[in-house]
Amino acid sequence: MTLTPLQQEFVLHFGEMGSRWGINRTVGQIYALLFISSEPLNAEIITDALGVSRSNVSMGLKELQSWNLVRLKHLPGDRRDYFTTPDDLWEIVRTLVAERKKREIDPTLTKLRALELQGPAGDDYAEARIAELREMIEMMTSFYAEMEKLETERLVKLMTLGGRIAGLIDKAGGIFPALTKRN
Amino acid sequence: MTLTPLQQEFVLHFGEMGSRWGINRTVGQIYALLFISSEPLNAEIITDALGVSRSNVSMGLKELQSWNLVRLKHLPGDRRDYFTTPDDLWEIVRTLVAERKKREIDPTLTKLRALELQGPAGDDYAEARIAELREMIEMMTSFYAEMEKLETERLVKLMTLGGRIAGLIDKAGGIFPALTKRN
DNA sequence: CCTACGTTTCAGAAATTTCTGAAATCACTG
DNA sequence: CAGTGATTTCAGAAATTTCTGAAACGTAGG
Repeated sequence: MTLTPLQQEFVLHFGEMGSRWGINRTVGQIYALLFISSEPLNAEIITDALGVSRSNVSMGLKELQSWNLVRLKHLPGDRRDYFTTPDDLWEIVRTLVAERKKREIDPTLTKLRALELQGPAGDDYAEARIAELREMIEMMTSFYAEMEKLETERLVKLMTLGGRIAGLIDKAGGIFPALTKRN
Repeated sequence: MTLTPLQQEFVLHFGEMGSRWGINRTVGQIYALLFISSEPLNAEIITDALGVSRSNVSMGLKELQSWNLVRLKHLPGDRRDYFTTPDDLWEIVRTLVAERKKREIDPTLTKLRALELQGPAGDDYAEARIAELREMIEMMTSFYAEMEKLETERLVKLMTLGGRIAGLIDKAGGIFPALTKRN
């Protein structure tokens, strides 16, 4: 398969961004290719569209599967594996956020809790700082859990509220007293 | 400087996580060390606390500065540079999110816009997908811009609303009709 | 239970990133 | 404006990650 210039550029961009996103170039390219392809693709097609080795594609697909970012499909009368990305972008974003949280946040939260359990270590500042960090992460993860539960429609509505968000928060019956100052 | 076991573990953990967070081990360790130190530290102290080369510390500090994650301080009568992390965790999180957005999202948004400007490329599906992706990123970044404006108190209040969030969204005068279904 | 087709594994090669020590640069002080 | 102490730069070394080709593995059909 030969890529159109548009596909080519898109795929190469995702490859370059890969390193910033914590995946390697090939994985980024494979994902990009699947993302802009209307039909499911098999490893063979991907290999020759990207010009990388077959085994590299195999490993890349495996990694994408471990991220839950691709869906495996089977075409009738063809025993090769075909892959796609979900049609729904929101689903993709949800998955991405969930996986990043799992890899980048959860291990640290676990670690912080373990450090606290080890008990006083005679370093009040460090202990306080660790406790504070853990509390912040807990607050953010429980907020994330709430957002995660929201239906896409509500999420969209929240995201498009614009400047009305502040007022809305204030209106919510409050644990906290009225706010008037900025930042 | 010798680290206490608690500091030691904390620092090593951040070093290991570094690769998942898009920074290298030394940068992670330097940051962790500054984070749990009550007093500002200079490069010399960091070097010997971490057991890495002086130049590595210099580069790490430079990188942390490029991320706006550390503050430079000068002690009277001492011309060495001392570094700290902000006391306010919220400030740290804000910086982190802003920088990651800048590095991980903005370049892609720019790229997607450029691809669209290149005009029809005879690949309707890819074009539609790219447009859709750009729109989603735009929605999320403008939402982010709103959140960014919120004072910390309001942010905390929002994050601690728990299950009341959905109701609150619904109460906001609505572009969208009533929601009853789940996800 | 072969055969043909497809996928995965894996050891080494290639590429990239990180780290170091030495030299260069900078800037304050006397 | 020389001397000293601090910091940065940079080329090569070391470590790590990515990629490849060959071999192993799995499985459906004959």
